[in-house]
Amino acid sequence: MRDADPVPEHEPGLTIAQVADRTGLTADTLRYYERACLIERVGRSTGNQRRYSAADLVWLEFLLRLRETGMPISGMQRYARLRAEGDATLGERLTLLREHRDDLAARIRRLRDHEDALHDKITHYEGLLSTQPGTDHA
Amino acid sequence: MRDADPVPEHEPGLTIAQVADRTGLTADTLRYYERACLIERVGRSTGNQRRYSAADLVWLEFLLRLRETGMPISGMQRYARLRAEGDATLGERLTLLREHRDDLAARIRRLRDHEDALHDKITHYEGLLSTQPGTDHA
DNA sequence: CCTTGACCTGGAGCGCACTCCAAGTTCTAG
DNA sequence: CTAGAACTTGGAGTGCGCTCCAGGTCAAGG
Repeated sequence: MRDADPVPEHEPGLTIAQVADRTGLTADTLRYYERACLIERVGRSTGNQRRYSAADLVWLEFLLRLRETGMPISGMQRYARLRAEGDATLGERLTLLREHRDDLAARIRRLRDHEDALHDKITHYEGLLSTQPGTDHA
Repeated sequence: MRDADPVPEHEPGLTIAQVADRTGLTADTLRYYERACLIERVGRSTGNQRRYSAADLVWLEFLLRLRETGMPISGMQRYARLRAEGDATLGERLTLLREHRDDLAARIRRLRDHEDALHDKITHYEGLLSTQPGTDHA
């Protein structure tokens, strides 16, 4: 009686270079993320080389989303730890996610204000330039 | 016949601590910004202590806007250098500003996509939790 | 006079998120 | 079987943006 194998041998998975290609991360960063426990230990080939499963890829893409929205490594570590603990932590993860989304929404609002202010300044400069278009030495 | 003094003696200006208070930067960061040529050399009191003018404050606030919108120090240095060169560089500064604004707009769009995706994931989690609300050991 | 506290300078140190390296192993094409 | 590319590990190094520190100056209060 075997356990249900999530990554059966007939599905070898992707090498680290292939995953680097698909995610835009470097192989070094992928190894770093594994060391930092952002991803659980990735499966290995018989020769001890990493073989990433489709599930690994999905998780990596989620991590990248967290990263691009400004979550620090430590925050992703907390989330990853909860995830590793299973369904019992769904509520906690939901809380983290909501906090992060609210944070993000606030940041986006601030950025939009800044965008408007930059736009105004640009318009002001354009006005200056059309009146006195540079040191015109013609 | 005196030069038009931009910071006359009867307007002593703000101390570094006061500027730190108003901007949210630390005194150390304000000195660092001056060393990095993000701000031109600030006026000094007779005892060689910094006295910030109103114009310094306006410029600092603009720098903070650039910083909060993701411009690195090196980018702010480029902008500050052009500004120091005077009106002849208005066109160049305008170009930098437009590039930065466009960049920012693109980043905001990406963030909004991420926000939507997070929202969807949150909704999904909420569905899971309402069906099976945690390991209910009642 | 002396103390206290805010300020000055140049330079060292820090936390973050990678990024690179050396030395050794494994995979694959010919 | 062999060459060389790709991979492994632990650990050191990097760039950014501050942040802290030592040792000194200056102004005000008691």
